[in-house]
Amino acid sequence: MSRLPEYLRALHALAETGHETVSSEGLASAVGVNSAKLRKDLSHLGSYGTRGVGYDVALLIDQIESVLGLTQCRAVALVGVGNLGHALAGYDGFASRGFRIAALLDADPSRVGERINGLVVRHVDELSRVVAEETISIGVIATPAPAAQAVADELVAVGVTSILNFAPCVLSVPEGVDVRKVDLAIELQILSFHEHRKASLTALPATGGSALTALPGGLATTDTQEAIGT
Amino acid sequence: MSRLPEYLRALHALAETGHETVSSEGLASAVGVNSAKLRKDLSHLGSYGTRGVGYDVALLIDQIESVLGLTQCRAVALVGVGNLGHALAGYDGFASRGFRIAALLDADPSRVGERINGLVVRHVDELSRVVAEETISIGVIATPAPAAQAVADELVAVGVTSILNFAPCVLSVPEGVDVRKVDLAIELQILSFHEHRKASLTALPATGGSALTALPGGLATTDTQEAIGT
DNA sequence: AGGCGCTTGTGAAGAGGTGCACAAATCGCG
DNA sequence: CGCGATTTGTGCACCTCTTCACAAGCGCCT
Repeated sequence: MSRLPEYLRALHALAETGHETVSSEGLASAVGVNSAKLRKDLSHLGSYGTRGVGYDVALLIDQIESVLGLTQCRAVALVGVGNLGHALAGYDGFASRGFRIAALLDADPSRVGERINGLVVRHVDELSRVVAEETISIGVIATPAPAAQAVADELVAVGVTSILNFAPCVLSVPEGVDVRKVDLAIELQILSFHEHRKASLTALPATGGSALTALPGGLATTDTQEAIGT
Repeated sequence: MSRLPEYLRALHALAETGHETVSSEGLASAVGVNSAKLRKDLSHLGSYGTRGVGYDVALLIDQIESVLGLTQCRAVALVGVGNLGHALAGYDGFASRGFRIAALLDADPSRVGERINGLVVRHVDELSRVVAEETISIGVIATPAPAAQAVADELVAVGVTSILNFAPCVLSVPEGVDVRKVDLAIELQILSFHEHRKASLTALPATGGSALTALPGGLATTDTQEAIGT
């Protein structure tokens, strides 16, 4: 599930503060989910906690990392060293969680040769050579939208089967290739919607505003974290 | 729904290429969803297409933007001008979609005064003054994880009710405040999991590898776009 | 050794999203 | 004016995810 990485992060935090075991309740509240859901998730792993005690933190970390395939450090290739790509190249959150940026690529010749974080930007045409040098398991696309599909095609052509796409567009890829997308503007638009909904509700508490804002329970927007603790 | 922004993006692309109307089928394939789902989504808006013809692109854009509250340009305050914050400040995808970065804030005095994209970085203590100057509707947190909760508390204190959190941690906020989070490392970890699963399946097609990889249909990871077209 | 409290693992019920298939409605053409 | 082609809107069945509630198991204390 997509929640496993969140559990993992919380577990690492617990391990650093010296906890040896966690109850499902404790871990669940740290992540912000229902404890039953967490237990069910963990039971799918086949991982065993001990009843009456809880889960062994270190053991659980190993189990989850094993399932996520994080036992080995994965090399990622980053294509597009513009504004966003530059930030990603320098983001230390990757290295600290088992990912190594192995190559920086860009189509712009004026960017080729630039040095970022000890890595030299190479031309995107060298992609196949880069993949030959290192075992690239994930490709990250941080190009403008018009270039994204072509880059994706090239990545697929050289054997990359997992792509993280930051370009605001839909990618067409053959079966067997996984694509996840992150669109920063979409996140803002969803917040804007909530903002708009809240404004309507407070302004027109009786009528409820438009049809949408009056829907029972509002609209479900996945991944929205709402009202945890105080 | 969280799909509305994606529809909106596709619609803008269609409008630019001169289309005046779209069928649900056409728009659905452009976004990569089922046409029935799209029709149901749009029907929730109360927005009417005309049977036998399709949807009026311009009208639909207006409808969706109205629902999302994008009729007015929303001002966002960005806290944390590190690697990621720097990129976000320079990201032009915000302005082009109705968001204006109205303020840059950071706790590091050495960063205060820096000029990014025509905006001067101010100290985070000035937050209340910034909010007084402009109507900030969304706060973006791009600080390191340890500082995120404090920043969130301050944002809430000055009246911000929508927060986009890039820090890898769970935020506690009072009811009525919406938080969305984007964790770049989590996205990579999910891809890593798929990579790992695919590797196990090809290596051990008979046994199916671990218990997890043998689950029927694999594990559901929301937002994963898989095998669209060729 | 036995009982008690605590926690896991899981069956079952509930809720929500998804997709199919079809009726209703609209346009264009003869 | 009427008919057929086309497309929306939606009832229905299915399926997954979520949540509750409880039995089973483990450790500790007496």
